[in-house]
Formats: sequence, C-alpha cells, structure tokens
Amino acid sequence: MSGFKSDFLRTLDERGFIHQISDPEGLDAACMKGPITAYVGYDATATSIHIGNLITVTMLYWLQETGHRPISLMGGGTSMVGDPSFRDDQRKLLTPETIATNIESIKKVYSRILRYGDGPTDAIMANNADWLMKLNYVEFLRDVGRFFSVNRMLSFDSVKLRLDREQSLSFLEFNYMIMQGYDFVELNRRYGTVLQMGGSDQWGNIVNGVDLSHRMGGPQLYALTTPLLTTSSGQKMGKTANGAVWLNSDLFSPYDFWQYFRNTEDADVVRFLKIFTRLSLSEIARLGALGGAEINEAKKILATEATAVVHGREAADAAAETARLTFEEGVHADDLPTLEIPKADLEAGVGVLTAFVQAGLAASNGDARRSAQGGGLKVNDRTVTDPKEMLTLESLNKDGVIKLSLGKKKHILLKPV
RNA sequence: GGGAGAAUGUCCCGAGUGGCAAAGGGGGCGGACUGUAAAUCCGCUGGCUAAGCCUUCGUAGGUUCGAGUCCUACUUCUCCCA
Repeated sequence: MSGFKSDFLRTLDERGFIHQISDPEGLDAACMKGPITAYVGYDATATSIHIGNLITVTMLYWLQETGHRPISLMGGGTSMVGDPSFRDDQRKLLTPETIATNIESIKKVYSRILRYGDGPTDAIMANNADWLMKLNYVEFLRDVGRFFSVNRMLSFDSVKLRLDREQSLSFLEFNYMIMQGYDFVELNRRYGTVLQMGGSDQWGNIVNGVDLSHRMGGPQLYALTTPLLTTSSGQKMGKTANGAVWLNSDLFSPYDFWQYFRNTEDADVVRFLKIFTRLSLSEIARLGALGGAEINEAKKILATEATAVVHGREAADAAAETARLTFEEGVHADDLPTLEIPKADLEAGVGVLTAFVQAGLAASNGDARRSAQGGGLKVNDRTVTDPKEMLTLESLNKDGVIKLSLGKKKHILLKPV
C-alpha cells in the first residue's frame, strides 16, 4: 500500500503509522487537492493521555506539518458512556466533574505538539460534550439511530469478543459506537472534517461514522488506523510496574519517560525512532545500522528526542544528563528523584526497610525485606545485608544525602530538612 | 417469572477430598550473564512490633474442634425456558 502521492500519507506510511485505510486512493487524492481536516478522539477517563495516545497525536502533528488541519477531540460526552471496544468488563461510570477535570489536565500536552489557533491549518480543540449532551433522545433515535443495524454492530470484533466471552454488554455501552459515529458526522458539518484516525482497536467505531455519513446523505469520509504498538517480545507498549507511561509529568516524570525509551529492546529501536521522534528517515537509517553495544547510542538519542517532544528540549537534556551521571559516571546526580525527610527522624534513626517504603521503592516492609534478601537494595551504593540496619545522620554521604537504590535502575535521594 | 451454572490471593488466568497463607501459569520485581537490550538460568511475588501474630477465597449468617470446601439467605454475572 505504498506509493502515496500526498506528503501526508507518504510520511505516515514511511514512518510506519498506517495499519488500515478505508479508501487509500480516495484519501490520497483528497489530500492532494487541498488542505483536509482530520481528527482523533481522546477519552477523558484519566487525568493524562498515555504513550499509546501519543502515536495518534503525532499523526496529527504530521498532518499539520504537511499542510492540513488537525482537530483534537476531547471525549467529554462519550466518556459519560465509556468505550466497550475490546474490553471484557464495564468501565466505572465517571462523574461529569471528573471528566471536566480530566479534560483540563489532558489538554496541556497537546499545545506542546500541535499549533492551535484560528488560521486555516491551525489546530482545533473540540469537545463532543458540546453536541452530545444536548441531544434529544427520541429525535436522535429517529435521525441517527435508524441508520444503525444492530445485526451489524454485533458482528464487530470489538463487541463480539465481549459477547463470546459471555460478558454482559450494557445498552449504555452499546451506544458508544453510535455516539462516536455521530461525532464524525457532526465534525464534518462543523469543520468539514473528512478523516478520522485512531488506534487499530477503533477501526469498527470509525468505519461506523463513515457509513453513517453515507446513509445520512453526507459526503465521503475516510478512516485511518495505526497498528497496535507492541514490543518485539510481544508486550503491549506503555506498561510499566507502576501502570501506564503517562505524558503528564506529574504522573510520570521526564526522567522516567527518558528511561522508558532508553530501555527499548534492540529490535524496536528503528520502529520507535520513526514513530516517536521527528528525526529524518536518513538519520534514523544511520542509527539503525549501529550494531552490538553501539546501538545504545541510538537508544539514548531515541530517549532524548522522544522526551523532548513531550516534555520539551530542556527537560529531555536534563534527563539525559542525570542518566549519564548515574549510569556512566557512577555518581549520583542532584536531580535524581528526591525525597525530603525530617532531620529529626534521622537523628532518631530510621529503619532501612521503612526508608525504602517511604521512598516508594517498596510496597511494604515485607516487600523491602524480600528485596533485601534477594540482594536488590542498596544504600549509598552498598548492598543492604541487615534488614534491621538503621539510617542515621552517619548515613549521609559527602553530599549530605542518602542514596537509596532498588536494583540497578531505580534510585531515590533522601535529603534531610 | 421458572430452571441451570459461576464468583478464589484487590494485576490477570486458574487448581482446590472439611486441616489452607491455599497447586500451577502469565505478568511484575530482584539476582547472575550482558550493553541500563533480548534470550537463558536462579530467587521473590498477603500484612505486622516476624521461630510468633493478624487478615484473605462475592456478602451476611449457620453447621463443625476446624469452612475456600457443607447448609441458608442475599448480591452480581452468564446460559436455557417464558
């Protein structure tokens, strides 16, 4: 499916963003004819979007870069219902207040990546609550509901999975795809939007919107999905011990974000460089040619570039420097995650295990104890052998802090105040 | 409305004759080997004031020296009949 003429599709294709397109030739032609408007919808189920969503935001970025207009759609209305696609349990219902808070928090990330404004290719921030919340039930059923075939909706994989597993699918959730389909039509009316993009799990929902437009006598719309990103060893991307890789820095620090990419598997480096950085394809090819231990250089660049996109260049460089000092120089860097602890506590003495729990490196004393038994705890780079050891003012190193380490990669500084 | 089944360690899947802190996976964490990679091997994967104590098997009661296991009611979910 290569050989696209438009800059937009060619770029997405070359960088590995394309999984399916509903009518590749038609869409390519539309992109050639002039600026198009395309959108991606985002759930407001958390206070931040995560790395999986970053892929689609990046598509919006390339859309804008190649001369088109992106819309980031906040799911203020659809989040009242919850997307059941490929899930085998019902989501918890969110309160309108939670949704509003989430949207405010989520919005911050976009302006770093997209350029918003009133110009012809400036991005638009929309919220489907603006039209969904006002709908009149019976009217909506007659105008829109009649175009949806339940038989067909039941045949979508996203729903079938749920039914096959004999999990219930409430009528509430069943309506999600109708709302999403309607969003597409509404965005077309308001902004002339002709393309909806999303993850591969959204294919069914997106195509529903394309169909709905047909049936309602509207224009031809297009669907484009990205592959579900997995690591080469088959793991879903973006999962860590503490949950998802969030983009908001209060949930997942730039340093952690940098580390996440630094630890990319060899086999994924090129793929991730194409998707998560803006480096040219020739530069990526050069980095991809590095073999053996040299590929670590490519991973550092990947980490820094990806972090710069989300958190800014300054934060990215700082994270890189912290990592360099910590891992390559073997000294502790000042901006490792730091926890302040009252000086009085140290004077009285703090149990090592407790200290690790307070630092968030262990879930409980028992957990810390087990890590110590496995040789995974270090205080100032010295392995903890006695779980009863006390940390006191004596434990402060020459820089006046105590460095706690879990394994080789997680470090926290305790700073007396 | 009637009938049949299901709910297990707060990550998931999943065994479980009345003696159970509860088999086995997956995932995760730690160790070894390396390159902050992958693969492989080893250990850990309820809580605590820790040779002991406390809390866990949908919820609440009951039988029993003793209940995840048996009984009753309830909740939720599935399937079949209406």
